[in-house]
Amino acid sequence: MGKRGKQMQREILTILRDSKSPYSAYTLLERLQEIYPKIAPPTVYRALAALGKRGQIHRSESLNAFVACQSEAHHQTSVLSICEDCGVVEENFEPDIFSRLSAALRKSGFSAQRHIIEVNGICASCGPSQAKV
Amino acid sequence: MGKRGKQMQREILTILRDSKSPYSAYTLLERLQEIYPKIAPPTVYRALAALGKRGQIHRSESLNAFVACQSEAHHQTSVLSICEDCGVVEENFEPDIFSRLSAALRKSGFSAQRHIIEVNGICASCGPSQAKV
DNA sequence: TGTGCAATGTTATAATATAACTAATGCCGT
DNA sequence: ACGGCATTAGTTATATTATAACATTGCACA
Repeated sequence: MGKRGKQMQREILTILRDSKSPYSAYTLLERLQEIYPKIAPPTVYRALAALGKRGQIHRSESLNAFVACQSEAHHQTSVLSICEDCGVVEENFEPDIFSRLSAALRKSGFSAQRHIIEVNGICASCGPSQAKV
Repeated sequence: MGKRGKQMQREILTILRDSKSPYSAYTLLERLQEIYPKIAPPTVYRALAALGKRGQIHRSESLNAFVACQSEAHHQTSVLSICEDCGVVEENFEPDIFSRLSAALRKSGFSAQRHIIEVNGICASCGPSQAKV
């Protein structure tokens, strides 16, 4: 990875960390074009791929969008909870669930490699017990 | 829903049931165009939406593709296991996992509405214990 | 019959993602 | 430092997935 790639990755991480809501690749592209007017989609996708491989960002498969990893520490697989109301995506660590899932599938001879768990719903701040503004 | 819509839904279900691998909307479109040469994407997407709402098909969010529901009986949420090798997608019913997941998220005040669980890996037929052809 | 709503058809385009090629960069050995 | 090679980044074009917006059809019911 050369300097430019690293820099793009840093910029993207900064943008994503400033936001609890996910960014699509093309929204990121627009943001980056404010600074680097000429960059094209592959630049963004390459940076996203590198960040993803290192576990620094997560991709929501159901939203086709990206969030910063919230736990710099583990980089372990996580459950993404997605609030339908405010759009906030949170990372939840539930190692039990992943191991149970792998175990359950192993019974049918399936060997799990990558788990995708996303849950749509209503977050604590938007829930019925909270006063709406 | 008029006659034409129902018919499209039947055609799509037939195609998907004949295949254990997922079909993309556009691959379905091509198949349908063999019979109805003039149909356009919205026709397919409308039929897919209707089938999905009734639980007769499932959409893999990570593949952007569709499979027939394998259990005409329940239409309950399921875990999709996706073989990286042969591409076969199986439905697995693990009600425990879904309730645990909802329970775990509820602890942080999140109220779950829809679960997406997809697991990539190697299926029984492709696994190391099986002779490769 | 006519009129109004829901379903379908049609056209166009938006949004997401990658292939394929070129240019630049960095690195290694001399 | 220099040439040659491999990796990274830039560029162009295009593939893939999905929906908006409007026109048309057809059916229910006054």
